[in-house]
Amino acid sequence: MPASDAVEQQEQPWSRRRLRSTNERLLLDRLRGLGAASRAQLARETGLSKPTVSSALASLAAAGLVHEVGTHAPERGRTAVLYAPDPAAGYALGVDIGRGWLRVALADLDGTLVARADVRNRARTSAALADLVVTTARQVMANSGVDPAAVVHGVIGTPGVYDEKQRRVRYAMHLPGWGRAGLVDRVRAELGVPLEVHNDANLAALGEHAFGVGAGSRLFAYIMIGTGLGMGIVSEGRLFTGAHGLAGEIGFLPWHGRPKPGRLEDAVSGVAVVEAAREFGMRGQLTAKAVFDAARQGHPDAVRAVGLEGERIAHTVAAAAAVLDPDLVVLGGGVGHSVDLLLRPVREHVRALTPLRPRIAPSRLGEDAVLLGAVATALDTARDLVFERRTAGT
Amino acid sequence: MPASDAVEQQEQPWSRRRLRSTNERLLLDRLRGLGAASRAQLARETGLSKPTVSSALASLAAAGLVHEVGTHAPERGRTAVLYAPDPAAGYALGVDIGRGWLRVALADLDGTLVARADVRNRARTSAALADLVVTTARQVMANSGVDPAAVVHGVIGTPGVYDEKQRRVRYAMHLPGWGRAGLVDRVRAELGVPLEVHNDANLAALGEHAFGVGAGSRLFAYIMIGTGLGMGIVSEGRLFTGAHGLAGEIGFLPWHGRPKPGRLEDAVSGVAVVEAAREFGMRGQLTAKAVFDAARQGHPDAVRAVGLEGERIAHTVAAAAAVLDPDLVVLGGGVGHSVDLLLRPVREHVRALTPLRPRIAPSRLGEDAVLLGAVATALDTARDLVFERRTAGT
DNA sequence: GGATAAAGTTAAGGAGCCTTACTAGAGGCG
DNA sequence: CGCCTCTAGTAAGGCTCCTTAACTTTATCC
Repeated sequence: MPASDAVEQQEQPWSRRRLRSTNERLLLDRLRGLGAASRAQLARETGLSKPTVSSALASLAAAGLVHEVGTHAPERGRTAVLYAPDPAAGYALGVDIGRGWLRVALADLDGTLVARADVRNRARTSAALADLVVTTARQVMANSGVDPAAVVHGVIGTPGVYDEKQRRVRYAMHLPGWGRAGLVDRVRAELGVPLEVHNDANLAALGEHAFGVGAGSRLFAYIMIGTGLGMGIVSEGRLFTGAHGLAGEIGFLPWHGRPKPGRLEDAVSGVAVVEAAREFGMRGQLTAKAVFDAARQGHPDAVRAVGLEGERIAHTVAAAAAVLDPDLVVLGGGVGHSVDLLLRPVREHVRALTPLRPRIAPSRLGEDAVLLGAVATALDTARDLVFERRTAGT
Repeated sequence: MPASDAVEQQEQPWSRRRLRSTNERLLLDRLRGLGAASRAQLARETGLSKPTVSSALASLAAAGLVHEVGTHAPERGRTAVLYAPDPAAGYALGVDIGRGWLRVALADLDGTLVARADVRNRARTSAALADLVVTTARQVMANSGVDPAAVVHGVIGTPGVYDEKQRRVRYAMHLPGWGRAGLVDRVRAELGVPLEVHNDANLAALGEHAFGVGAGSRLFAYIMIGTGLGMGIVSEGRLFTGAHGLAGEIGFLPWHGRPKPGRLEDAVSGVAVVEAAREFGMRGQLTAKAVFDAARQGHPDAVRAVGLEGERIAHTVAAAAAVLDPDLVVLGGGVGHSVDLLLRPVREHVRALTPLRPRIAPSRLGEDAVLLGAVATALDTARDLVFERRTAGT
């Protein structure tokens, strides 16, 4: 993990080589924030001297991480040569393995998507699913025209938690066979790309932080309500995982309400909406979407069911707020389409349940949150890797 | 805060001066971990060369942060000179302002307490309380024989949350008048020691992490049950504060149980135990302690009241576990004396409420948790400060 | 066209680290 | 007893990389 790497590196002594490398990294990061800048500007902003900036930038350019990108004429004086990070110095792969859809995207180091594919996930066996992931990813890489060797890192989002020791995904109840050991290793081997696996709710949270409504938040929680119930927590821009990677598994929250005590997951997920609607008197082939649509039309039983769902979500939000004190709670997942109906009742019930007032907002990325979160996470690592390898490569 | 300082410093460029300083810091920290070590040993452990270690250690010794402390004869070869951090290079002050007691302790940089005072807090006005803190702290410093100028930092623990902008403590309902603006500034001015103010449950958690049962935990929650209800969360050795410093304010958790829905704080705190016992039929002048004592004697109404309390605490633990995924939950505060009665029912109820299995343990520090947490926190900053000032001083 | 201002380069100097080679001291062994 | 070995610590020299200061280049303004 990048985080632990950083900690280890801090424990290492600071020889001159590290000093140079750190300064190059500082310049590269600053350049990413600024987009493009001249050497003089970088010298002013970083506090480094102009000669140092010149030489460090030259070595970054020699490694292909940075290139001239134009000029800028100041009010008066010599025109400046602008430098910017080279987005093509590496690529990152993001994969969202959902129950209904498999999504794959490839992004350059700037975070711009260069290729993407969304295919229905009809796989019924673990082997079929692994194959589908491999072929789709290969197709995306081929479509992009990017050299596969330039794809330096990938992140897969999936329900459940990846167990490094057993080399398998656990608790992924809604994906048949996906829990088998060694599957991820197989995908990694066939693609030839280093892969990490993360929980989908966590990635969705990171996605909203990087590209969506969570930008700038100190601490926010992304609540993913759909087939299951999950929460991702992003604190100071980094994922809060808990001691065993199970933080935010709010499906396990105790639930003392109607219709019966039990686990919150059973009371909030999509199935529960259907159950509630049926209990209130609705008939026929029901899906969560159908109930929400009916409520939007004013069907009284559906409205009651949606109201109950809002109350339950509010309970979740209130519990998370009391423990975590977020400044923002994002509602996403399968209910994303129905946030228009839920937002007001959730806000009202939260107000009644707790004096804490986190901002409650709908997901901005919708269905893409997990995929974009995977891309963002892969990008983080890819940027590190590309920098680390700048000397080793050729 | 030290954390934000560290982040800012990482943004600064790495000139040689910083390099030297970082290496000196590395040596000092390693020395603290080892207790005492020779120059050759430090060179091996840090990866620095022997001459570098010698020169850095010499400059640390010149600054008074480190001194020779003995010799060590290896199996064969020249005897080594051992160096160790000088504990007297600075002192840290910890203060626990509780409803019943005011506790003050002074520790050297090794973390050894050199003086301490516990006095009853009978102050009924804010001015009286501020005076009591000042006089008690002065007395402790005098008793220790330490030069007041050597006390480089202090931390005060109190119920509620300190608001930096308004310069006052908020939500401290159980301390009359303590919420007035400027009180802390007054104490700081009269003592001449830089002071931070933190929530008592948070400090207790840090105390258990530094000196108690939380040592080595990746993520643990300290639940403080007494006059109020609070929780401190320590993640990777650092406090998890939330977006507004209100993380762990589990008094705000919604509570759907008997006797009536409402806030958890009202259902779990000491008062609630008395209320429950009275409802179950107990008579007379009751305190929480009296109820627990009666239960220990086998009084049936008291046993039922304690059982209910256990159930409520279990609810708290289960909620915290589902959101945070801690590997350890510590029970402390006023109920510390009664953990023998509560531990088993809490564990059993948690088992029934959630599949998550955090270790549940009683506080090891008991009444001293807040005070020791304040000392530990002040020590962290004091060590930084002493190091920063090593060149400026004299 | 000269003054001014900003970007960028060159040259000199210095801080700090490492390597190598040495001295210092302690014990083992013939 | 003298020599060898092993470890601690010091000294000298060299290397890397940063900074300062002066200088060149290129633009605008008057």
